[in-house]
Amino acid sequence: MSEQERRPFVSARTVAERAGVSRSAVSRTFTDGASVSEETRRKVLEAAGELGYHVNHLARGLRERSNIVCLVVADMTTPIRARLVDVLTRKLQAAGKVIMIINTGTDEESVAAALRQTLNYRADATVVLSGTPSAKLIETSLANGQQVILINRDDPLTGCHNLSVDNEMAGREAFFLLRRAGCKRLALVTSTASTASLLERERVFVEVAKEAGMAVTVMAAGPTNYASGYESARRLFGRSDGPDGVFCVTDLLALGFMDAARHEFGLSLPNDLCLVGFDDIDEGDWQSYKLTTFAQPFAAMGDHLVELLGQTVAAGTGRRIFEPIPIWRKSVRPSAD
Amino acid sequence: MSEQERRPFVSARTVAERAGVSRSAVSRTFTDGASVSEETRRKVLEAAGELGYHVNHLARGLRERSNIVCLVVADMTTPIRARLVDVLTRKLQAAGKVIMIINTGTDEESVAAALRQTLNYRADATVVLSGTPSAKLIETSLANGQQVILINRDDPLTGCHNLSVDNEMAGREAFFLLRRAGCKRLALVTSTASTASLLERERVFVEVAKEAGMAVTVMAAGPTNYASGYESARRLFGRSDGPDGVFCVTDLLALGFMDAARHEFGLSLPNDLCLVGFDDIDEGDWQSYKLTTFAQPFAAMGDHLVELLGQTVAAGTGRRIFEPIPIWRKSVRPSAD
DNA sequence: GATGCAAATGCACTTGTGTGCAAGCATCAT
DNA sequence: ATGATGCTTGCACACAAGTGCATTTGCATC
Repeated sequence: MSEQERRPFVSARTVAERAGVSRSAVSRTFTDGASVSEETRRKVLEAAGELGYHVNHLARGLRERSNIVCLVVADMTTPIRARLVDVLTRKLQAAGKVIMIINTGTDEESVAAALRQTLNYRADATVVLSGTPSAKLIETSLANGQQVILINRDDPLTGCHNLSVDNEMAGREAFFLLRRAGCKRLALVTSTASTASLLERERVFVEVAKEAGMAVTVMAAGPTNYASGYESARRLFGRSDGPDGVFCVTDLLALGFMDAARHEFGLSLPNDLCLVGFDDIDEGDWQSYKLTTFAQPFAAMGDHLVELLGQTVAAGTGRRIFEPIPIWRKSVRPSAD
Repeated sequence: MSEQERRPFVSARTVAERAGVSRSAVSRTFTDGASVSEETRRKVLEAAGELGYHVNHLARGLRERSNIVCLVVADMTTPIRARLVDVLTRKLQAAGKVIMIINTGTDEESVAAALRQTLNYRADATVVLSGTPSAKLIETSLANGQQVILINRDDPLTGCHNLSVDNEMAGREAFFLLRRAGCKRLALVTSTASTASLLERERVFVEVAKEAGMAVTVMAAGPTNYASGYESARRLFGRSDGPDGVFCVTDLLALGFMDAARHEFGLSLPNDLCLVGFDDIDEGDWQSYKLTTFAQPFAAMGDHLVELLGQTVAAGTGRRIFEPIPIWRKSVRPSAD
C-alpha cells in the first residue's frame, strides 16, 4: 500500500540494476555507434525486454534537439487542409520527426498562443498552415533557435521560410483557359476570408482580364466553403446577365457554385457555363463534378520542408514557389481551335 | 566564433542571473501557488520577457505527467477521419493536453511502431482511431501506466477503453428505413477492409432482413472510398434485377454508389432507388446528394474521452457506446403510411 | 530592544538521459 | 616478460525544470 502510485515508467537505472551493469551501459546500448561489448548489450536488451523499457525521448531532448515539429493548423476538416496535414505528417515522420499538432483558430491571438506552446515544448521547428503569426512572435521563435516555416501564407515576414504555390500563374492560366473556351462574361468567386493566397489569385485574374479588355465581376458571399460558392451562384445568376466563365479561387467554392448553377438555374456545364477551381480536392473528380482545376504539389512541398529542417543552420528568410499543376476535366469547354 | 552553436533556448538560470535572483525564484514565479514576493515576481517576469523565456515542458514532464496525448490515425484525408481528428484535437487542447499525431498505416507492424513512439515520449494516453494494436502491445502501454483508448474499433481487447458508435442500432434502423419506404430488393454495400464496425453494421442489417424474410445482396468492391461505391453500383445494376434499397456502410461508398446509379444507369432517387449511408460527412449534404444517413456524435465522444483522461486511476476495461443520430434527407422515400 | 511568527529565499536533491574522461583489462608484438 | 595498444566500463557532470527543508528576512507585538 505504498503511496508512490504514479511512476510506472521504467527508467534506464532499473534496467541497469536488473542486468547487473551500469546505467551508462544501458544508455550506450541504445545509442548508435557507442562502445558496448556484445555480452553486456545482450544482457541489457534482455532486461529491457522483460521490463518493457523505452528510452525517454523527453529527457533525451533536454540535451540535444527534440526532434519535435509543431504543425499549426485551422480548418482541418477542409479536404485540402486534411490532405496537406496528411502529406506533411507522413513526410516528417519518415524523416524521423515527431509531430505535435496545434488546432487553432485563425485569429491572431489563438495563433500566438499556439506559437508559445511550440516554444514550451522546444520544438525544433514550427510549420504554420493557417493563420498568420505576428512578426514579433516569429522573432521570439527565431531568437530561440526555432525554424519557422509558413506554408501558403504569402506574408512578407522576415526571418522565416515561405513555401507557397504560384498563385500568379494560377490566376493567369485560369483566365486563358476561360478565354480559349470562348467565354464572354467573366466572374471571380472568392471568400470573405482575405488570405494572401486568395487575394493574389483574384488580383492576377482580374488584372490579366483587364489587360485583355474584359471586365470581371467579383463575388464573395462568405467563408471559404461549399455554402459560399452556392450562394455566390444564386446571386450572380439572379441578375439579368449571369457569367458564362467563372474562376472559383477554391475547389470547395467551385463545387457549391456548380451545384447551384445546375440545380437552381438548370445550367449545364461546360455548355452554358465554364468553371475553373483551385486545389484539386478528391471531390472534384467525382462523377457529379469533374471539375477542371489546379493541383497543389504537396508532395514536393513536403520534400522541400524536410530538406529545410535538415539544415542545421537556420539560414534566414527563404522563399520557394511551387508550380500548380493544371488538371483538365470536364467543367471547361475544350478550346475552339 | 565559439563552437557551441546550438543552445539558443533560454533557460531559467539565464533569467535568474538577469533578474538577480535565484533559479528557484524563477521556477516559483511560473508555478501556481508557490511563495514569491511581488517584487521578485516582477523582476523575474521582466527579465523573462526581455529574454523571451518559456518554461520547458519537456523537463517539467520528467517529474510529473507529460500532458501529452498521442493520436494514432490512418486515412486522415477521409472526410470522416478528418472530422474526428479535428474534434478530438480541439477538445483535448481545451483540456490542457498536447497532441502528438502519428499518421500510420493500418497494418499491425506500423501500428506497433506508433505505439512504441508513444511510449518513448511518455504520453499519458494513446488514442487509437485506426488500425488495431496487438494485445501484447497494449499490455506494454498499460504496464507503463499509459491509458489506451480505442475509438470505433470494437475489438475485444482487455485493459483499454472503448468508445464506439452503436453499429447494431444503425444496421437495424437502416433496414427499417428501407422497408418503410417499400423497398423490395435489398443490397448492402461495404468495403474489403473488414473493420469490426463495418462488419457489425453488415451483420445486423443482413440478420434483421433475414428475420423479416428478405434476402440481401452483399457487395464489396474495394477499399472504403468513393470509387468502391461507384464500382459496386456498376456491378449490382449490371445484373438483371438491380436493388431498389441499399445500405452503404459508409457515406463515401454511398456517394460513389449514387453517382454511378444516376450517371451510368439513369436512375433517380428516391423513386427508383433508396439509399442510406453512415457517417454524415459534409459532402452528403451537398445539393447533388442530399443523402439520408446517420451522424456519429463526435462531440459527445470527445467529451467522454476528456473525462476518461481526467481519471487519475486507469480503471480497467471500459466500454461506452454512443447512439448514432439519424439524419433525414432526400435519398429515401418518406414512408407510405 | 528583544522576541515571535510568517513570508520569502536559497541550497540541494530529484526526474532520465547522453557523454567526456580516466581507469581497467585483455590482446598482441617485441 | 613487458610495454603498447585498443576496447569496455563506470564515475561524474550536464541538460531544465520542481520542491522539501532549512535559513534568512521582514514585520509586529510586548
